[in-house]
Amino acid sequence: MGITKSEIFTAEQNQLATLAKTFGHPARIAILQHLFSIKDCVCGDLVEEIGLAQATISQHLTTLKNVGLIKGSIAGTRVCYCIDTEKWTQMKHVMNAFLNQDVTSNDCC
Amino acid sequence: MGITKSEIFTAEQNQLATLAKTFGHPARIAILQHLFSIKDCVCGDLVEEIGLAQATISQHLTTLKNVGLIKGSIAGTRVCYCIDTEKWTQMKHVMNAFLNQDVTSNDCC
DNA sequence: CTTATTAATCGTAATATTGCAATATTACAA
DNA sequence: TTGTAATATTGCAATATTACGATTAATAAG
Repeated sequence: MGITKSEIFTAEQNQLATLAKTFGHPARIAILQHLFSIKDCVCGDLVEEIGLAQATISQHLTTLKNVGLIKGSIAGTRVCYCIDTEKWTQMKHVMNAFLNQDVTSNDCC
Repeated sequence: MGITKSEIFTAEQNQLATLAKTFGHPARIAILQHLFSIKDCVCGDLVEEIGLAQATISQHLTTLKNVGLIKGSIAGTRVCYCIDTEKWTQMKHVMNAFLNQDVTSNDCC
């Protein structure tokens, strides 16, 4: 039905899924990589940088802002965005705890 | 339009997004966690374990199999699934390279 | 004040995802 | 062979996501 049955899963499982879903689009990956690479704010040149329409970029920025991974500040006509380093570190711990699980097994399959 | 413009992004960006998208549903997180916790194959009890219909679980298993994170083997009427440890390790490196980037910045926002 | 610039929001179209019932398939057992 | 059990596939309905043009809101520039 397109609707996820979040209520049958744990808070941890839903949190992991939500975070992962945020990274589940190449445009959002590209935006984050750009923010990392310039080690500074991005004020407005994301549209040409990524190559999607302004409205689409704005939508992806909102998605990233909603999970808290980036924050923005108004600077005149422009809006500047950067990584929320504190939130990023928190997120990293949650993801790493899941990804770096001990993978040793009986290798039965 | 619901269709991602993959062609304007790098292979790395698309790979990261595809991997992340796989983790972007709590049912798939739950399946993987279960496989980790028993450190063995799961042969058939996932439907009651997770709480979704058989058809739905099968669909999520197919998704996980398609990215290669799990592998299955037929055992009579049953199908046994387990983590593909080699693929998991590969995936982990790709994700970690992205997640563990140096987050220091000018903190301008 | 008027105009230009920038970004958010709205509306809409197209595609994707989720979930399940029904059905098909496969393997085993009697 | 026939019946049963387990899983996959199909078909469909409902919701979500992606993308973009048009509009709006806010500020800056003249």
